[in-house]
Amino acid sequence: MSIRRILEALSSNDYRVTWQRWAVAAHIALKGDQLFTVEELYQSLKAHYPDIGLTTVYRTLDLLVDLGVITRVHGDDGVARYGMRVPGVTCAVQLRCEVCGDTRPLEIEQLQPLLQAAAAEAEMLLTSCEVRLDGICSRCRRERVSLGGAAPGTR
Amino acid sequence: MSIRRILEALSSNDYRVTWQRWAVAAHIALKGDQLFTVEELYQSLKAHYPDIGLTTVYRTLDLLVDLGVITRVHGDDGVARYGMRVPGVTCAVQLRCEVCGDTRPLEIEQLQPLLQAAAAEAEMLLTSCEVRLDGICSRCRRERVSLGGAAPGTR
DNA sequence: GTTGTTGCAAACTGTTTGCATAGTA
DNA sequence: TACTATGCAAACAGTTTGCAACAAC
Repeated sequence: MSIRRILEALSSNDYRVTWQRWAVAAHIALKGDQLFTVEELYQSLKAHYPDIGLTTVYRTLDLLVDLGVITRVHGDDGVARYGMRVPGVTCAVQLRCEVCGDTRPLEIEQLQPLLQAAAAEAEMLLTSCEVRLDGICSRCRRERVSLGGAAPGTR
Repeated sequence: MSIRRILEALSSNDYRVTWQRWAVAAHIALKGDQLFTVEELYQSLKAHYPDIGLTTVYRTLDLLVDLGVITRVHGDDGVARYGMRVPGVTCAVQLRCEVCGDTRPLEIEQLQPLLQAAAAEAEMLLTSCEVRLDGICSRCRRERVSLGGAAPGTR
């Protein structure tokens, strides 16, 4: 269960487990694989713990993001959404140059929660994902291709 | 060249081409495939057109997003970033259930600019991309698998 | 007892809106 | 001319911060 993972992440990093943090952890776990806004979490928390403060929720979520147990994305509306980070699901991004064929892995921080949210919306429980980006790397662009289009600085 | 595409999108949709909109279009084109914040664009605009207003920049960008010529993403900081939408590059997302094998396409609005930004940061000129999401669809979950983990509503 | 944590209120930042003025088609 | 677009200032929403009171270890 995920609430334990959160609490362990806290205590094993020498953070104190207050009842507020416990409550936040519990309610995050309740959300399952669903993303939630701070306001949503705060409302559902306040229903059970009227004394909890909004600031604490913000701070706890920040902390958990730093600890790597949850992730943060910003939706179209610019509002932050959080969700449990599923450890099993990794989004492997492959960056491949279609000229020289050079392929290398790439880390995109925001990608996993975005895909996870999209999958959740389609009622799909995500287990793995794979992204392949094809393009032309800088070296090949310099060596072979004249860029075309607008050249910044040309005005 | 992209500035023409922007201006045509405006006039063909019965929007007036003011000098402000022209200026915004020109400076968007200058940014190339780079994402930019409103503030960045505004600063570079103000250098050439001191009389332009921040509100107008916001409104023009909103308009261009609606018209589909540029896209908006929100970075880690929650600040909106805009960029030309490259018409040739489409991000095909395939959603596949690994139990029943059912595969269907999925549209993820925010995905393209995100990948494009990541590619740009790696100095890669993106030409195409492909995303495959594997998971378990809702039907298969109901029929075969007992969910495991936290069941929302169980408390 | 010490040090980290909380909650309030106030500050902040990016974005949106109301309204009178100016400019386009 | 008719009606859209602009710019200012003020409102707004989400998030962050300072600080005194409090609680975990």
